[in-house]
Amino acid sequence: MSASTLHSAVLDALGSDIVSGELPAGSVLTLENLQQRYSVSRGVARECMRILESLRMITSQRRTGICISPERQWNVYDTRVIRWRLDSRHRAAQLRSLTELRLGIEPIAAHLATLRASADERATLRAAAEDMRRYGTTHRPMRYLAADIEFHRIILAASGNEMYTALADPIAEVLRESPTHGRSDYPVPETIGYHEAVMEAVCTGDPDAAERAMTTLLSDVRGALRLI
Amino acid sequence: MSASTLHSAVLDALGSDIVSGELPAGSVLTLENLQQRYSVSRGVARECMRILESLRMITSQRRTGICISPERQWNVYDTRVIRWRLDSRHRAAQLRSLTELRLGIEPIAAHLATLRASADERATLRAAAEDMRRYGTTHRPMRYLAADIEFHRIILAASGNEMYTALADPIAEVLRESPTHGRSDYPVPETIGYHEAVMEAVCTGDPDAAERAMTTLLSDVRGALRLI
DNA sequence: GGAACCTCATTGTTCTGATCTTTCTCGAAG
DNA sequence: CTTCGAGAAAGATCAGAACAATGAGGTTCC
Repeated sequence: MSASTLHSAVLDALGSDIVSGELPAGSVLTLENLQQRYSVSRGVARECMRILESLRMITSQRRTGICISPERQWNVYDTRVIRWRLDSRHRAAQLRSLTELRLGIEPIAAHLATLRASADERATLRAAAEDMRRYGTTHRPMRYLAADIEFHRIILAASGNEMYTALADPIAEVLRESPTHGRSDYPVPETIGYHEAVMEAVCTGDPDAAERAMTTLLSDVRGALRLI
Repeated sequence: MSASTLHSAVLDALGSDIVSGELPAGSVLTLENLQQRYSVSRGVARECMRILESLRMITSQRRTGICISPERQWNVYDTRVIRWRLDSRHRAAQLRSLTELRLGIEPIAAHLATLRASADERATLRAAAEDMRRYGTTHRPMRYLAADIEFHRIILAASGNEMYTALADPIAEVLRESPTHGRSDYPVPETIGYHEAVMEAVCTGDPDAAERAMTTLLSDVRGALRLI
């Protein structure tokens, strides 16, 4: 992990330990504890503690010390928490959570994007769809994936809702994951057409069609829900 | 505002100033600046700075100082950011964003809840729906609202997806807001039936029906999308 | 004249040691 | 057994110092 500063390295180590379960909920530490564990000064230990507290992963109390909070309280939308979970044995669970989030988010994002996308965003969306067809039919999976990620990022950004837009990075992570699960026929041929349908609806200005097309696009993901 | 500790008071003041636009994106501060502005020591100023950095509301660089980041980079899922926005002139925008989020989230949450709710959660959901009818028909709006909030909280919790569950608090905030917009016939009579339909589908175990019922329940909210 | 290089002031980063405040524990008094 | 007070533990805050990166501005060399 990157560590331009000392505190970010300690934070990363500590966060990973908590997420991995090495420091389970209910564990109690002290600042002095952290200082020795990572050989840092009180100030650095305190800054890490404060950040984890701000992520609601720990609570700090006088006389008691630093207590690891149960997972249910964590700020699971923070990029670091997501990153730590993706880098731990909870990777599959985190990807599942994000996938379920996509199911709800992306159709409405497409709807909103249809209402609010700028001309520039519509053009970029069309370009991304064209790239998907180009690289999908010529079997260049990495470029196809990049176009796919770009496509979904634009939809989310064009939704005009900052809470939708903020999900672009973790959703990109999910997309990056899917090809590795080894479908032999990646990309699935119909997928390209579905993306084009979404793009056409957004460009035409038919929000309900865009929403329906996005739902269709996600239907295979949806089909897996029951199996979990 | 609450301020059990000094740093939380400073953090709150600073966060509010940034969200309100009093410190616009691009503004540059220094640590010494913060120390004097709030009459606190270096350590406290640093802890606040670190937390705001962790919310991606500021960046800290040597020689440059502390720079306010553009809104698009903020961690808009953090409860403090949401709180600051709700307490600022962006209140309406924040409520709109959350409402749009509900449109996507809640139908799938209902779907998932149908698949995953515990017997206890189903019973509590039924109780909440019954409370809604009881207090809705006897015109006790505060109790009706409490039951409504409880209803949606259970659906989100029962989804078994921590990212859905984490949205319970802000969504409760949206629900608390709606009656104040002064519908004379609050609660809307049909609403109770829609909630019951969701509850029945969840208890019966029909995920698609639950999803459809929740979508219907949100249809009036959806209708307002075009108007924005 | 311009581009590469050097110097230095500025500002965050880290460390240290001390003091204050809260809060739990334990023992003594009633 | 209950109540209350003294003490200890741990975080909270402050102050001062040394360190390190980095950008601005001047200098030197084509």
